[in-house]
Amino acid sequence: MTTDGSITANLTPLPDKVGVEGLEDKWTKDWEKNQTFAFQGDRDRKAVYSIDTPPPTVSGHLHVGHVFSYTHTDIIARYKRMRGYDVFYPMGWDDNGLPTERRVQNYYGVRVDTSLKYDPGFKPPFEGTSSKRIDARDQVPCSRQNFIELCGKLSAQDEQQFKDLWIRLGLSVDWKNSYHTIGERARRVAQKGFLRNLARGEAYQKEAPGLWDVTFQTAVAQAELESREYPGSYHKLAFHKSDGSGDVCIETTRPELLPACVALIANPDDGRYKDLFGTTVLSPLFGVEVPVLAHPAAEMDKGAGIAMCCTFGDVTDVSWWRDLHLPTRAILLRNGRINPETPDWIATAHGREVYAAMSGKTTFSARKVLVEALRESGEMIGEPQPTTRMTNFYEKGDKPLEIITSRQWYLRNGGTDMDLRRQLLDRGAELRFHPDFMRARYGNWVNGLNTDWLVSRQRFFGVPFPLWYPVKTDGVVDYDHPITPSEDRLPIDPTTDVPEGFTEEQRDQPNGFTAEKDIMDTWATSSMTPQIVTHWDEGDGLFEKTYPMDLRPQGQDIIRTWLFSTIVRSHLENHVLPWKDAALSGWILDPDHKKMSKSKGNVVVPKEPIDKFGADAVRYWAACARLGVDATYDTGQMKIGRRLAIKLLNATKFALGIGREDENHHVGQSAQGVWNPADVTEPLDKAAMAKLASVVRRATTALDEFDHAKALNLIETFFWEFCDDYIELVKNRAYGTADDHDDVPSEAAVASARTTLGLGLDAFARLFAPYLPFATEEIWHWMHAGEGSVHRAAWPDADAYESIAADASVSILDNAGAALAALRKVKSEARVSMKTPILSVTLKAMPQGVRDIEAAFGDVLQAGKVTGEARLAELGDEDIAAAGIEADATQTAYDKAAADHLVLTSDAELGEPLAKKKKN
RNA sequence: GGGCGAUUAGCUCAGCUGGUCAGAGCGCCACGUUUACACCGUGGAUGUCGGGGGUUCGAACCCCUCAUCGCCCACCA
Repeated sequence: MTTDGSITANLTPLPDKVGVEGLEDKWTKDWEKNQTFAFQGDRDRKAVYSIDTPPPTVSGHLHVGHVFSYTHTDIIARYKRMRGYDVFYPMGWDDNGLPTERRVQNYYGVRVDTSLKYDPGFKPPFEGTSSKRIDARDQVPCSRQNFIELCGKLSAQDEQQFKDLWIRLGLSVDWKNSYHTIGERARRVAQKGFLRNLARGEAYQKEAPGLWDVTFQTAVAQAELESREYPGSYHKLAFHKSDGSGDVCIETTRPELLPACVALIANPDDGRYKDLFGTTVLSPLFGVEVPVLAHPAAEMDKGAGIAMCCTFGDVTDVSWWRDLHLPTRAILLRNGRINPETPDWIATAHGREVYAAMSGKTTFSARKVLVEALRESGEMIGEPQPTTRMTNFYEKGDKPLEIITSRQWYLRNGGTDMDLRRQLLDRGAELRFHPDFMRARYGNWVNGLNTDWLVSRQRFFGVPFPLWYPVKTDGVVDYDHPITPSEDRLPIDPTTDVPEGFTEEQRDQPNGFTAEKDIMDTWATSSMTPQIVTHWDEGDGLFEKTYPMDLRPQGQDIIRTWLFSTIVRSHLENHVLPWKDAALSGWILDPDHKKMSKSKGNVVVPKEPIDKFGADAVRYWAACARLGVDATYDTGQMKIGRRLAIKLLNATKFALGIGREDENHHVGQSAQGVWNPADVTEPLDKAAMAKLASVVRRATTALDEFDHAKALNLIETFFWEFCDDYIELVKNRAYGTADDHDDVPSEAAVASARTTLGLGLDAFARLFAPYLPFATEEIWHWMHAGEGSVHRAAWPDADAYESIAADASVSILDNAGAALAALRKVKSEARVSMKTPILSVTLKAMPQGVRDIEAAFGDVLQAGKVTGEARLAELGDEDIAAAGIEADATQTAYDKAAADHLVLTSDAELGEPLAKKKKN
């Protein structure tokens, strides 16, 4: 659009019959060929809009939820592009972490062994040709580097599925900017980020009890916890007072931890146990002497009011153990089994016998052994009472977490440092959440942190810590003095790379070095996606043009992980918020309002609806849902989207087709090949432009506020009004004919209608472009062949339409439309064809309505096929009352307003219906 | 237990700072092959705005309270 609002147009042949089929294929190829969505990168930060796209888990399954949230992002990307931004819209693939590790293990029959060297000629035993699951024992060990290579190979296939879907859906991603979370750049950024954290003291290691998953045999972070209901039983056990004066009974759901008991704890104010504080008791079965102590965290109304503290049954035990300086008596191994070696603190023969019976067993089996022994000894009071309690699980695990002492790396995230916490809360306040109420989840989470971020995992596949440790002369590893590589070597794998100043022969030797074998939490990499995609610290200039980024779209379920951890990293590394806006999408619910998830088996594969309704239609369904609002999977909504796309094609074909035979009034081809705003002279046409200006203005505001659904609703509503009322009203005038009427419209009036139709449909192509990229591209090329893509065209400018409208009132369109509807109603109620002429009629409206209808009277009469006398009169009070509009004195202003667009007819006289064709 | 959100027509959902605020589409009923569209058009019917209080001239909207549903966090003796 030029500054005066004129729009050039080139005509191409129009199809006889339009349809949405085939558009996706056609335009996808065109966009690829012309690199329509390529990031240009030649302008400064202000002219760039950068998006931190969520990398989908490639080993996961596609479902319509993906389509939903990625469509929301794409709408914004396309909108910003039309607003003139150079849109930086990369795509990542998440192939780092446990899901991929498991998939690669099973697919190729391999597992990582960090003691192995990289073997360039390594061939996996399987290629996924066998459907048989490979037993873990038969998996062939390979080096981490070989595993990463296999992962890359397999991910490439999985990615292709996602990429195909994204392309089919019309995501305007720049495919040249894609990344892998296990790829070289991601590993380098994650390692560099960590080394910087380490240098600044933000990363530290600590030997401490922590939550541990016995299945995966790794520590897990607070952010990966999930509370689930878990069945258990209360066991009432009798401890014996050391002075022989009787028993103290406690209740526990973990009797198998009895050998790990280090104290009994009660509340200092609990009168029942006051006298016992400072004394000792002997544990049942094992006869281990433990103190009875007071601690305020003990709750009087829980269980017996006195608890046994074991090392470690739960996090409360840990805090008691720490606060009261209790000894450590761990009996649980990392694999979740009871240590086979009988601990030396169990002295009695009977105790050692019982322990021997439970040693080496899982906690579940050990509990059975112990309960039986307690029954026999009579030290269990009554039978176990079944109960259900909430227990912490690793989100990917199916056994309750245990607490195991281990050396782990932590990253400060405000969990222990209140000053940092405040800073991070401030960052949260600075970020614009869409919708805003999602902000509460951020604050909720940050305020609830109780530890720093545990970033080390005892897994094999992932980004390794870029660390070695010195081995002392006596062969002991000196963890306190980690050896780091220089940054220019990154990424490295310490299990195969050698630290500067050492040789490979010194690996694991006295006076040599040893590798840190742990890998980083997958979020330790994902938290740096902004730095990864913007080429942080690479010196190629991209970072300065794209960072801090503009938008982070993501799911609401990962606010505590991805969103929070990204803020942590950016805050620590770049001292800035990583993006201005965060857009949170809701869930997809199935038609029964259940959340769609693989485990529920109610997942819809996205290909189905796209095949059936078309990509534009599926996008329409997604676009109808606001951010943060759960949406029902609704094929009915997709049908409406499909209908909208078809309507858009038809309406445009019609408007462009009018006057094609007429050389002088070719729509879009005036002498200068433009739709010239000066040609819009008729009041009705100006009113349509006025309405368009208002819709553009409001839709633009809505999109600026990330309310794509509201913008769509505004555009769509006006589009249907434009079709049903405006086009119907001006149809005859645009044709320049007057079959049923004496007055042939003037050339100026014809040009006014045609120009308005052209300007209007041009505007709709642009307005719908972010939503229906395929249909709009199609019609765009009917109008603007050779001018490139609608997706690189300018977003409509409300001011330009407003100046075309000049002083015309929007209400002319409203009232002329209402008058046409009133005339249609006459025919509809008489059950005759809309073609039936009206011989005479009186139209009644409010005073403004009368003026408005008068301004478009010719069009109204033409469209209504009024051939005879038409009278225009003001509505009387009795008419208004008859229409059911109350005229209460105190509310006159508002009820009169309700009558503003009320148009009634009276004394209508219908002509002969045109001869009906006989039904065959 | 703490927090966030939702509850409007049979269905899916809009409804902004309290006054165009009882709305849209689907579905339903009736009519109509009209030179863009039968993948259609036109017209119509449909609601104690979850319940109960309160504030106000006026409440779907603000306040209190209860209920139901969903989610987040905490709850492991």
